[in-house]
Amino acid sequence: MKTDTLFKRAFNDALLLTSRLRDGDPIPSETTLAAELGVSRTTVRKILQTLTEQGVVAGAGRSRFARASAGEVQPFPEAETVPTSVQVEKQFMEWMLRGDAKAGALINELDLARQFKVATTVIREFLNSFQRFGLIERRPSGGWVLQGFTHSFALELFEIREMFELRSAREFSSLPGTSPLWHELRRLRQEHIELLSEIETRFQDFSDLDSRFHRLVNTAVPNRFIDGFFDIITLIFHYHYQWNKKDERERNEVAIREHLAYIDALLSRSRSAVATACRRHLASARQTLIRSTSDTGSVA
Amino acid sequence: MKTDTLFKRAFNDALLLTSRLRDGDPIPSETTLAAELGVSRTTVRKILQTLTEQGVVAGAGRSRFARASAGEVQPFPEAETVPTSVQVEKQFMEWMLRGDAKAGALINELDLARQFKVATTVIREFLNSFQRFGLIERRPSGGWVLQGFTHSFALELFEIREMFELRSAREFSSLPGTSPLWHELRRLRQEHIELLSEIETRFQDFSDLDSRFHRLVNTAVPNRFIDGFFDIITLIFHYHYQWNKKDERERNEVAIREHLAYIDALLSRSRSAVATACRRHLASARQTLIRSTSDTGSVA
DNA sequence: CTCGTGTTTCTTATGTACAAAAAACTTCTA
DNA sequence: TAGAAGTTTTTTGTACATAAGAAACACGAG
Repeated sequence: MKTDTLFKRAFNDALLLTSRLRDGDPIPSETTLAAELGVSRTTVRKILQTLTEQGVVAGAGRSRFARASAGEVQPFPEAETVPTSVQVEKQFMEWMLRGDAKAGALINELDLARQFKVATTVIREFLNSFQRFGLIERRPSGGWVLQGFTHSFALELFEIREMFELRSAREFSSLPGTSPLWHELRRLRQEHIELLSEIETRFQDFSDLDSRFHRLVNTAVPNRFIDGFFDIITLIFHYHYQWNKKDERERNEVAIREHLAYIDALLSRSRSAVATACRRHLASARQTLIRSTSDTGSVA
Repeated sequence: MKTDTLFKRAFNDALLLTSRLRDGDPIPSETTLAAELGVSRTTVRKILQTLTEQGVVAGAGRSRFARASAGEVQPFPEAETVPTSVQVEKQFMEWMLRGDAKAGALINELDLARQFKVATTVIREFLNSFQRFGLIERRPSGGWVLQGFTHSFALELFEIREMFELRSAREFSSLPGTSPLWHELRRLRQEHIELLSEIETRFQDFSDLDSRFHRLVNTAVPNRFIDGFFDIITLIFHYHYQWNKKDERERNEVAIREHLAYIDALLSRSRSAVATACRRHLASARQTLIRSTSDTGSVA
């Protein structure tokens, strides 16, 4: 049976919306709600029905209104609002990075399915779409081999990353002055400065900023293959940030300063300055990543 | 139910093997056969059993021997020996390139399943693994959008291809003189010359040679992401060669000459010469490909 | 006529079943 | 006792069923 994580997430979102209404306020139309919650009307109607059963919403058809008098309505637990695909990915990355599996090991679908408490179909679909990240490989005879988050994986990743990023940075610095991306860049620069000034407390916000910055650089002249590769970078860094907490504040502070130098180089539109700043930043990012790989596939 | 295309292909291969034996010759051991046919012993036993039923093989257990006296045994039809995944890929590429579907169109799994005469599971699995080629894209809400073999697809493809190939060519020309790859390269050079001399009749053999040559260049310093990208190139060219027969002989002749110049540049180990020859070849390959794209997704 | 809800139809996601093929284990024989 | 065949156990590929969610259609009120 298809999971209803979508409904549950949307329901929780809807609860937040209604909590802002006062008693007797009219409920927006189904179409409006659908747009606001980012789901279809079918799901909205299910939410409305549930909300009515719980007494948060009264009325029917075209005349529905909020009922603030109703007691506390429990939202669905956070865990039940996460799409299966995301849960599986998370569990898989954890399984791999925690060192439960060594590079070269065979992946057993049924095993994983049991371990992750999902049907084999889900694992199979996951492995298929996860293949593109280069961490696993299909065997000709069927089945999968774990490649793992190894030293060579990180090296190969960064070789491509440098190629792509240098290309995009070059394109970016050649953008006409009228391009709206310059404004975006200045705004990001400002965000970097702000983050730097509050680095002691907000250093964990860097992960997101990092991703947005590099994504912006790649927007100059889009290329679907570069975009696709970027997804790999994003995935790796996402989990890397979660698991490697060592010297996190220091690392992020260094990276922010490198970003600023890189941004200034872009703004100066000097090709050589851009290349230098870009290379410097990537070299240090690579160092960081490589330190947390190992050839047994586990986080050192 | 799982298909038995593997069995059928192996059975046909086994028929060929036994046809070379004379009456009364002993049949190799199951393990040997398994290795020769590239399948498991389980499949070999099934083949042996069938072969015995048909009278081509007599005896049992450790004493089996060929029976040339048996009448003609019909091999399974070619079509039944092709793995489902390959069939689906072929049909899908045809569907897309023939222009049955326009770029931006939604892909309907059930529809395709009916059209290709397979279960929806197969289509779903195919789409999932096919995503990496960049010709289709998953919608956030589920379902797939056809991106199609468009002009911009070809341009983006070649932008990356040039980056990768230049990088690999550079690495190749820096290989130590002792590397066995130089010998491989010289052998390929010879093959090119031979093909050129018989171009009138053998021009269709170029497709394979092309792929082998570029793959060799990329072998210098392997990178899994470049290898993965190469699969895309291979897929595109495979189908391109099949469908675009216009000026095929001329195009291939030009390409062979370009390859030879490129190979000679590599052998000369001059960086600038390599870059020039490589760029020239890629530029003409791009031209060829772009001419057969169109923004409606069909072959012009 | 337009926007909104009620209703129906289509499509996709996920669980389950079962045969093909691989792999592991056991037994036999030269 | 090593290698070969026999047997059993695992694992994967494919089909099919069903519920969630999206989309299309229908109808009514203002």
